[in-house]
Amino acid sequence: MQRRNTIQRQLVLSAVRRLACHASAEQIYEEVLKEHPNISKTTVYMNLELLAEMGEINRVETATGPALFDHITKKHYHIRCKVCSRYFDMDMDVIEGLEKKINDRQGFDIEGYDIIFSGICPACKAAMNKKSPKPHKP
Amino acid sequence: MQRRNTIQRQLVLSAVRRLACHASAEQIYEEVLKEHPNISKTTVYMNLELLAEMGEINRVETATGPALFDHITKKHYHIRCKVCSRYFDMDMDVIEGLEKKINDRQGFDIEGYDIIFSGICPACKAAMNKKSPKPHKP
DNA sequence: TTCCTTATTTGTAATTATTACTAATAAGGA
DNA sequence: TCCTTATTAGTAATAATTACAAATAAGGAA
Repeated sequence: MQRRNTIQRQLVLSAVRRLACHASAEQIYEEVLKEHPNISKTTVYMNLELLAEMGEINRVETATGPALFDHITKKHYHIRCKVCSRYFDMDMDVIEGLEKKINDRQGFDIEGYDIIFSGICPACKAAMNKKSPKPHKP
Repeated sequence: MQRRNTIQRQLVLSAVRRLACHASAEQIYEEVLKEHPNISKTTVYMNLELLAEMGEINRVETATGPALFDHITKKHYHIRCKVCSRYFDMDMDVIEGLEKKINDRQGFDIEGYDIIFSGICPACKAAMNKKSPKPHKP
């Protein structure tokens, strides 16, 4: 299936790069709207999907809340704050040779993996220490 | 907050154990219905949440589709099939000392992590090799 | 350049999964 | 037995995404 270079796809890609964070489809949609006021939300979803598949952007696997998209395509891990539910990049080297630890004898074709840490972010920790738990909300 | 031992909570727990698989709240609800025909879906959701928090069951972090619940509470990893979207247990030893690899200087309190592999399951692979892609659907 | 195929877009409706809310119920201690 | 309040049931609302169909437009062919 040939791929066409549409203005919408370009705008979605540059919005993800401009936001330079873990952005949801909704946020990216809002961002693109500024330049292209009648883009459809469906188009944004569709292009995020395609761009991730093409390797132009990175989809962050989120267990709760909306899927997040990331301009950094270099492999890295994430941590989710249990209090505010935000996702952060993890400061950690990529584990080399993880696939060698797999004993699988069932015959899976393994293509990749993600590691998601969970914990409490510095901001929420500080808020909790003040004994007035006011976690930072997204 | 004191915890009460309700029949509904017992039934949800035993349903998760009986199903002995990665079951969704919906599936667990259906299972409990057989014994307790007027349990509310809200109750099932609420108890799955509580039981996971209590460590009686395990919540599998899923990026797509419904949350899944697992009777196995021993730490283990999962793999998601990109074709049929099902989750499987990964045959692999738990990585020791993963937290030592973390360089974090921002001050996260890290409580745990999950690894989710992605790939193609044996059933889908076989279906694709027959040149008639009929992936097993959940 | 014009035409043609079909990938893509739009906009709306539907769906899926979960949570919010409230009144009724019942667990378990006093 | 009574009382407090955790829990339940049932319904409505929400959030995130997908399905669908008709209109549009990218880019290769003529």
